[in-house]
Amino acid sequence: VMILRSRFLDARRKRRNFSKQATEILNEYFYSHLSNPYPSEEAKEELAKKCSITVSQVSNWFGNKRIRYKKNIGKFQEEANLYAAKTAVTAAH
Amino acid sequence: MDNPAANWIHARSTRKKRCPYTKYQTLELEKEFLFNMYLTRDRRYEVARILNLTERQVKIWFQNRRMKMKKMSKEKCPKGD
DNA sequence: TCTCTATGATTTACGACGCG
DNA sequence: ACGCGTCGTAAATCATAGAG
Repeated sequence: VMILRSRFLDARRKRRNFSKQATEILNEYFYSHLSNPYPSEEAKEELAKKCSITVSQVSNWFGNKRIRYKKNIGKFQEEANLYAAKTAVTAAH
Repeated sequence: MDNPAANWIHARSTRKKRCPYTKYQTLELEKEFLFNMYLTRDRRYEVARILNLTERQVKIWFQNRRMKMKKMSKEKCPKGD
């Protein structure tokens, strides 16, 4: 009982980085909505499903991404260009 | 260009910087929360005085704590815990 | 193997809005 | 109008996975 409880409380310590594919999906959304990177609850649920993570994890990811991007846009420029090009190609067909 | 698209957010200029509470403060707040999730005005005054926090900080701590509890019960066991 | 930094999660503090 | 409620978030900080 206490073991199960502490397992949740310690979740932060047992985290794993998200899969490459999940990060890819999240970044695609972020950079294709750069003018307003605030997914709705429904969009979060869809992203969560596609990434096989929870809605809270999607919220955490966007919260961290927005602040870290804003704090150092330069550092993310290469990444931004990469995803901008990717979505441009996708949009072309 | 389609630069930083930096429209988003609110550069909260006059916001108080986040100040992590001490272990003692957190422990006492948790104990109080265990006793009752909602604070009466008198209780809030006492807790704030004892922990050297403002009443506003105590009020907000309880609001946040309730949201945390809600999040935990939602994500943990969908059954009921 | 051993540092560190990038990353996911949690903690304070509000703004916006709801209700009695 | 007041005052406290929730909800979603910013920003700082924590903990450590894991890249070098």
